[in-house]
Amino acid sequence: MAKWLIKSEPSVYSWDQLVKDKQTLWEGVRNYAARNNLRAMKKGEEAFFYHSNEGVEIVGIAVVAKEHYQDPTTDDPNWLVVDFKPLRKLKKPVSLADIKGDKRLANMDLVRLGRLSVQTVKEEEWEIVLQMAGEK
DNA sequence: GCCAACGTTGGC
DNA sequence: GCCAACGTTGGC
Repeated sequence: MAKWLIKSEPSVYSWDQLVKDKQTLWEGVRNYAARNNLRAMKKGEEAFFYHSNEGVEIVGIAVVAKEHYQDPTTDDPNWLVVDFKPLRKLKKPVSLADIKGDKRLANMDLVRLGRLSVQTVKEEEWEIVLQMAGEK
């Protein structure tokens, strides 16, 4: 099962908001690489929820609740959305500085392709981040 | 608020 | 189809 990472600015859509909403559609992706990742997501797969700009850390884990469908905010068939629901908050958030400080994570998309808003996470990277969060 | 990185656009 | 210019993202 693939692992993912999704980013959001807390001032636009925060983890707490997702918890409050129970479920949300991940809209507004206007980048082909990010779009391709959204399209590859399967129901039940897990994604790190990352706060950009403020916090700059992974705060929780979200689950794909509904696979991709046409973005209702545009008629352009190029763009699609995925529904997410919150799974759980990490015991301890993992900051970008923490990730950059670990040599094993130097190749993570978060470090290499900082601007990409929807990323894939390798299985071993997922495990390392969970350990850093005090989850294992 | 600055600036680096990167994606997209558009002229040729 | 190349590449310079421009816009946007996001860390610091």
